[in-house]
Amino acid sequence: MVKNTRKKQLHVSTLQDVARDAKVSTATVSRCLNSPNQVAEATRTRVMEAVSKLEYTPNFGAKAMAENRTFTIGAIIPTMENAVFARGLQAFQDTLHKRGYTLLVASSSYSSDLEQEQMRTLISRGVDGLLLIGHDRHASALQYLEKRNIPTLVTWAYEPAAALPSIGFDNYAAMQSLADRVFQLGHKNIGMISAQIKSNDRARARVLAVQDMMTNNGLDKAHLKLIETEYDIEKGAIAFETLIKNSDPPTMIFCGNDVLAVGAIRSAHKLGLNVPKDVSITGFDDIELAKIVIPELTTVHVPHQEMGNKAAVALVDMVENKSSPLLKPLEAIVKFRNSLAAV
Amino acid sequence: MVKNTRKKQLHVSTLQDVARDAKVSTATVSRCLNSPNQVAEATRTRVMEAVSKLEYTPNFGAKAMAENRTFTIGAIIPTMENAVFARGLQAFQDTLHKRGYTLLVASSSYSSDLEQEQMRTLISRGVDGLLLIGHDRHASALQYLEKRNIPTLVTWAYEPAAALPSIGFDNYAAMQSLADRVFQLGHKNIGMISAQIKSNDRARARVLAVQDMMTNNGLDKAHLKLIETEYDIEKGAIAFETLIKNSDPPTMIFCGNDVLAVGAIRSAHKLGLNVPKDVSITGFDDIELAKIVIPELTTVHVPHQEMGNKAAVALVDMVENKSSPLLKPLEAIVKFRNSLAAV
DNA sequence: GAATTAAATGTAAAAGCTTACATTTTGTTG
DNA sequence: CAACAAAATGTAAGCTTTTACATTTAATTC
Repeated sequence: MVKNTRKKQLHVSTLQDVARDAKVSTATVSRCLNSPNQVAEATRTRVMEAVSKLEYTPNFGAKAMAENRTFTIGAIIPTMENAVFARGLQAFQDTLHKRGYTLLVASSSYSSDLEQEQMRTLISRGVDGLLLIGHDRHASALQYLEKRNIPTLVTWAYEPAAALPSIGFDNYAAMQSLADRVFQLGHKNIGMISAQIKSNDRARARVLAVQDMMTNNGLDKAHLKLIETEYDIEKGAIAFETLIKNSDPPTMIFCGNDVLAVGAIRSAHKLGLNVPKDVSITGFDDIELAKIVIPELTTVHVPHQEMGNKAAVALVDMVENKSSPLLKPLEAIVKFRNSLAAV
Repeated sequence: MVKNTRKKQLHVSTLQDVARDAKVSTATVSRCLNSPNQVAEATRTRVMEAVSKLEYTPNFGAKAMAENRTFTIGAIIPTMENAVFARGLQAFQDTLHKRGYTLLVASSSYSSDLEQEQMRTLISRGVDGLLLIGHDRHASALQYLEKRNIPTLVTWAYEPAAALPSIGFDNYAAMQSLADRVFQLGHKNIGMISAQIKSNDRARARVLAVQDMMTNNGLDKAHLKLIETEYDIEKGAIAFETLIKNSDPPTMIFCGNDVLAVGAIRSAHKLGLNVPKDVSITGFDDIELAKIVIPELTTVHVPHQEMGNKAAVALVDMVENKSSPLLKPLEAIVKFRNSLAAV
């Protein structure tokens, strides 16, 4: 006979142990735990006593195998360095926890390749559902999700026509309403500091909204002075300096996010420029920084918390009911503060 | 014969399938995947072809059960709303990923009870190791960890005598060196805005350092004007206002973290007070805000990234080698900027 | 080329849970 | 109280891997 000699370091009690202690079968114990109303009161209390006496906790692997699910949800976000993602994730996790799910976190560093690798990792870790940011990814990634049949929800973007359902706001529309206002204020010479546009549909939509505003108002979008840079205050400052030292400096600079905008404002300060008198600056996200900086930043408020909560609800629903969520964009409203003024 | 009629929605291939396709036993396939050098070149390529042809991915639950481990690490942090935790967690996750582990995240909202519940959840999810913040928790929680034999590491604090090993900095010592400097600058009438002290050893250590500084310098620590409040800019502002409207307002206010400090500075601004001329303010953490606010904030720099990375390395080591990490505190250095001046 | 050793592969138990179906117990009704 | 239904419990298969040990195949030595 083949004998398995692997030694357990310490004994963790199993269903068997509980069953033996309570003098019932393992099936009854299992039922006590998973559908308690199917078992008689007296038996149930006896079993539950044994459970707590033996400090029984179901073995995760066994349960996962038997049920073919893990009550685990994966999320792949660009980075938690970005406060707005971190907070959205916090809300997502909170709601998940209320629904009895745990959160597996991975980060993509804004790279679709890394994202795809992380997708595989999380899926092989048995997640029941997956949360992704934005719609930008290889077709192969979508195919993979399709094949593995993993419920997947996109957030931080809203595009009803996309392959995956999304719970988020319309980056283009939000930036558009800000841009329209900027044009009304008379700005014609415009700069923009954006996050890297490659494999980042949110950043791209924001830039596009500005370009379209220009085109629609008879400006040549080729004249948009655009700089792409990394998510970092210092990088925003550097980009601002480059833009403003141009022979024909812009009177207004859109920033793709608040962190870049704050860098720009700080740089303006250092160069002795007054915001918004000498140059207007706007951001996107409405993180806490936006209200701290002087002047307070005109920016687009991203409903990260609402988004995180709703995403959790929707994704759990997809997992449990195999339903697709109803798609309705969240509102991302422009917060007009003091960093934007007429030209 | 009992027949299991549960229907699989879609067929995901198993070891069996691969074995059949490659005309070998399941054992050989398993070896190909887990210890490839034990199998002959020719067989291996044949098997690997079958693996990719069938898009085989090992079943997580089965693997977890057979190996009795999950390559998953759990982390329970107070909240990702706090940027400094989010960033530490990002670094932790990055390093974990490099080591082949995935991160399961839960949050405690600064409550030991919730933390304990989350501990149970994560452990029942089969984590191989656990990361916690700070040393403050019920003895029962420690017993539970002990009994389940889960390698656990504490971060964000450093206390070699504590029950659990920790990788972090000495909150008391860091605040002490700031406090000493404050005394040198002649401040005798001192206020402090702290995070809630209950079940938060970090906050407590920071307050204690200030109190001890007072005692050591002949001041009555009972005269420390202390307010506890929540982690929020606005709460910091309110606390500041309360302190400064005292009949005998402090000349200097310690804040337990940068967010509170920024609120205080903003409040000072609104009340027409000059920082640091009218009142000095200091923070703790050194988040980006600290350098943005005017005046720039004197604060303690917390090495969140280093801490996250080192914690990951140490915890993986604990899991894999059952070793206890060598304990050496990380440096948390005071950054003297412009919000602190002589009385 | 027989004997011996080493390498490659196969066999089947074991991990701990859920659940379909079978069996027993309890409760209800005429 | 027999007959039947409903409720409670039990039995054991099945989920997918890993791996100890057994067996077969290949390589080496004299």
